[in-house]
Amino acid sequence: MPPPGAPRVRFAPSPTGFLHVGGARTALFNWLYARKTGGTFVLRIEDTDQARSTEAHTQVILDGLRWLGISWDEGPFFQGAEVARHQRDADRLLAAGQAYRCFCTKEDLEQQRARAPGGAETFKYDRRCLRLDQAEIDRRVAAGQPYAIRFLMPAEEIAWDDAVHGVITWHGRDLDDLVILRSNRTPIYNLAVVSDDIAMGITHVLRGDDHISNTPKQIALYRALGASVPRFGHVPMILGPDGKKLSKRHGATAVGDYQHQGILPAAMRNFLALLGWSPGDDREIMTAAELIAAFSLEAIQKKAAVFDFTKLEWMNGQYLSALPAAAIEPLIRPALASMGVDPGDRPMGPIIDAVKSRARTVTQLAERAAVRIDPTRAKVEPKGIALIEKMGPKYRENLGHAVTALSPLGSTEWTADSILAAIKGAGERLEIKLADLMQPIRVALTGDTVSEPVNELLVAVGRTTALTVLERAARG
RNA sequence: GGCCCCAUCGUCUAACGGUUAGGACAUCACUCUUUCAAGGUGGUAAUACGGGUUCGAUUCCCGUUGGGGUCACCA
Repeated sequence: MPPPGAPRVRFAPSPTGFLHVGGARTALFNWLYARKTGGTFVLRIEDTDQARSTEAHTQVILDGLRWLGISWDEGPFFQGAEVARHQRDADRLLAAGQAYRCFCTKEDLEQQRARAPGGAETFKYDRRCLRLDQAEIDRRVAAGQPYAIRFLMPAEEIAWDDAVHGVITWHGRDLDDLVILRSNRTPIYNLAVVSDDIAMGITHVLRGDDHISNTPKQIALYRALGASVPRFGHVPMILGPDGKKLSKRHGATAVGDYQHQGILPAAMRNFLALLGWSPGDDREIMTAAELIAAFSLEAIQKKAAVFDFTKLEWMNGQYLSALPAAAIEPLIRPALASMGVDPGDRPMGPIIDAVKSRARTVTQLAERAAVRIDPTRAKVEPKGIALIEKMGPKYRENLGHAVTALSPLGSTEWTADSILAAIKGAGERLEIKLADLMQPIRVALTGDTVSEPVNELLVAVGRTTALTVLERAARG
């Protein structure tokens, strides 16, 4: 049981089909705050837009949160289930004179907007329906003319002490009389959110910066509804490398994308936590418990942050290297299977240990393990091609020397030590630089110029396979 | 355009009036390996600009510039 007076926070995504990294970070901050304060984290799905919302879309979001280890205490609740309350709240405001019937149709409004003197962007509803006399309103209602319910925005100052920005001040006169209930009696977002947050007893609303302009409208609604206003905190946006709001055209924006690219959930969570927040010291790699202990709203950055995928990969590599081979094996098994590589009963431990410190993603690690199991699937990387071109005929020639030096080793002598000795011996005898002997083997076996030490690579691949592949490569 | 928000290395950030402006990613060099990486060590690199306030401004105030968000019977 949370202590009395503990915060109640919520994450309220709309089910659009994927969990955006920005949304994931917002969820993470809410979760960290709830865990830090002993508060409650509520999950609510904003499915008011029935056309776009599906069960499957909701599932994707839940899966994404679970994957990141973000657990919720209540919910998921569905906004769509609460339209009766939304209507009641709208009707209450109407009865109290804090809202009014608007008979303008969508088409009317479009025309009014088009004729706005300063252009459509400056359009503000002119309250023509507010000026209708009661008899006229009664007549239209009696005639069954449809109407929306429009909130009467008070011309007063609306300010709040934002948890990340400090005091932000707006004026009601700059705000439009927003529609809160459509003519088909379904609620509009700003009403639904306020109504739900009141009903759920939400004390802190932590959400993206892009909601700042909704906040004064919502505060006005809280006041009209006679409810206490929660604490608001607006976390900065996440930008793409070009400084624009992160979107599809920047590549991967959904947490599912990163999952499929072989990012570990702990690394993703750690990285996201450090985007727009910092513990105040030099720590970077932090466990969930450490993040919770260090978290505070005050330390959230005001400035938008660029999503740096390279740093995410680096961080993922750190987590990968720290993981024992036994923990990595189940992660790469499915990837190997989908590549059609069957390790049989070969122990995977040594292969994983050989490649894990050099890999940055699970996918990369799986590919490199696969090549060690079956060298024929190695595809030559650009760096490998460069090396082959640079060495010219020497490439195959030296591979030939390597085969000659290695062939005499029997299967019991196929160890890292004796392989190294054999290659070194050949190098000295033929007066070839060791690197010129080693790198071709590396490229022939893996297609890449990066691997564990070559002698260990040869052991990992195994005598028979290694010699077969090398001979073939030497012949061209 | 109106309203609002923001401004420290290329990127993520630390410094809550006094620091040689710190760390991390990336980058460069060196170093280990008679092999590639990883690792280790070191280097390059920032307070947008202009005014104030102050003995002293990255830090407080104002302006300029630049960037961003938002202006629906979408969420």
